[in-house]
Amino acid sequence: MAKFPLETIRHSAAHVLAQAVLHFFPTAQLGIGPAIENGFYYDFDLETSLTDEDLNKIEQKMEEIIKENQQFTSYSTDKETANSFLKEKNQTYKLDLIDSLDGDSFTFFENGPFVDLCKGPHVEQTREIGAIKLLRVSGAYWRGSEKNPMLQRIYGTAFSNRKDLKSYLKRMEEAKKRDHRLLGKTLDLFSITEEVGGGLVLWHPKGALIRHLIESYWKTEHLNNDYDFVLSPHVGKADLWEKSGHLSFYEENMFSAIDVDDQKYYVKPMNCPFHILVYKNKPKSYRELPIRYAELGTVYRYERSGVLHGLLRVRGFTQDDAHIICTEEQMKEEIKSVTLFTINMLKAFGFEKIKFYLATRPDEKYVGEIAHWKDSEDALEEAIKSLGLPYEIDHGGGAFYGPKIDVKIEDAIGREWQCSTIQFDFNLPERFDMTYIGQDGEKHRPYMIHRAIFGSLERFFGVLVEHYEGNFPVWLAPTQVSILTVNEKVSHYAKKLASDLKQKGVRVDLDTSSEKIGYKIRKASAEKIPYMFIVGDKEVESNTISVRRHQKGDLGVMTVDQAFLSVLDESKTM
RNA sequence: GCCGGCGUAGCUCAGUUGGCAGAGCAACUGACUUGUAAUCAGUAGGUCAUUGGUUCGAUUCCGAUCGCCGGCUCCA
Repeated sequence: MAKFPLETIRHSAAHVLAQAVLHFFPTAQLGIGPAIENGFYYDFDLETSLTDEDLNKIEQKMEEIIKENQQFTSYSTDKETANSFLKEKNQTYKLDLIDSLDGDSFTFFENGPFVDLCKGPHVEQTREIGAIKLLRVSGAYWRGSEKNPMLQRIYGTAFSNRKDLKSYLKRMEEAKKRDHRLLGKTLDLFSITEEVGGGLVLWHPKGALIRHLIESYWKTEHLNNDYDFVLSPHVGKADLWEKSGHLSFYEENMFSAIDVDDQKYYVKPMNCPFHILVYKNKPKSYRELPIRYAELGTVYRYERSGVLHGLLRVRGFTQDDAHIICTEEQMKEEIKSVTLFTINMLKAFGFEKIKFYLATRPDEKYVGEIAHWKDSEDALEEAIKSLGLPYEIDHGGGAFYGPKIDVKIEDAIGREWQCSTIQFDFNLPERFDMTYIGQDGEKHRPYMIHRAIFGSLERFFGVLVEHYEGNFPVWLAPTQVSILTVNEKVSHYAKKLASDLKQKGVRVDLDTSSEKIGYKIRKASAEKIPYMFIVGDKEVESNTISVRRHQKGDLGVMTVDQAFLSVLDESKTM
């Protein structure tokens, strides 16, 4: 049992880092140095760029400081003393920091020759920091704003002992192997090439097949849950985007206009305006509500080049979009059922741990009436509560146009991803003057809920690849069974098996090449094919199959029926 | 977009005082007829990201551009 929480250890390590940096670069200006989720960082303003060698040197110096077992002590001063002390040290960023802090008492922590403005807490002696490792250096704006100068941020991690550090670094290595960009290449699922453009995905046959399976499942489930499909074009006139407000609030994220017959058209960054126009095409009665329009709508958004990241952040992607338009009375039930639907859908893909975050009305910029906000926030909260789901409230975290529930899923190695989102929209119904005729014969404004379960198919697919480490469950595997022959004499038997399996709807691959069985197994394993059916003379004679399951190994000899049943059983959704 | 790093064959990577460009895997051809994670031999494959400059000579040194990677900012 460690004496101090990791956070304290890491925060102390950040101080030691700053101390080591000042040792080599005495004129360095210090930014901030907090503990973060998996370690710590410290920002520095330096004249030269740090190299890997610098990092090594700094790390060694840190080790020395830790060994020296310096004592951490603290003292407080008033603002004036703090200011003059920092001025003397020429720490302009720290001065800026003090400037923005209230109160007149400032704590400094001191260890060895190093003093830093800091509210603590810290370990008592540097040796209690345990094991540290510097990971990388990168740029970071002072106070996170592009308008400020860019500092150099050194990231590191610290643990109370060497063993924990080692196992953390090992886990990082393991996580790297799951990287969907790497697996996308080795499993031949997709590519992104500069010849097309950054953030634009080419889906290869295997990836496209998996996506097809995801989409068909999605479509079936939506029909079962009383959604109506709509389809909308990829571009629309400027006036439409003017009316929706996208051109005033979202233009920097949109691709530039296209000129057609002297009219400006824009590629869609969202599907909502189209769905609203479907709704508005005819007057609606309260009897028709709720209306649920769903579309796998491909949108394009301009993203700054530096933020693109594999499938997780792209410029062209397909949202599994839906808009639920309902009356006030229907709102609660709709939220509840869409939440339940979302959970069931995510579970089908192996995501069992799901967290909900309710984001409420921002304090300042928002549209719509407070009463409506309150009602919808209540509806959201009640839905999560009534389903007995754990959730957190993000006060003021909603969009300007409505409150929302963000759903985060935890993958196989405990990382959280946000895909699903359920949001109210008070803005667009107003802008488009959406109405329905109520029982009283009067026009009423409906509630609109915008939701996506996968978020984007690209991102969801990327998360899925990492979650499964490319070992897709049988129902999603592009090839479900690979039939491997021991020698060429048994090709006929193997072919018969292949065509029988195909008949039953199994995606099967046949390897009758003149390679050794070991080579074929290695190849099928590398492709992460769930089932290997190995057949040789023995199997032909006894009308059996030697079954090998990916990641499990040899399952032994089975009758053909048994083997088929095993595959078919696992091929079912979920 | 900003800071830093990196761009050599389809893939993974060698290639330092600047002197004709290399390996393994994959592909193709042939031989081997194989029993649970790599049989052997051969063939083909590169404007060393692009583009300027320095030099007798540049994959190597310098600059610019493009792209990728790690972050910042932003986000489905």
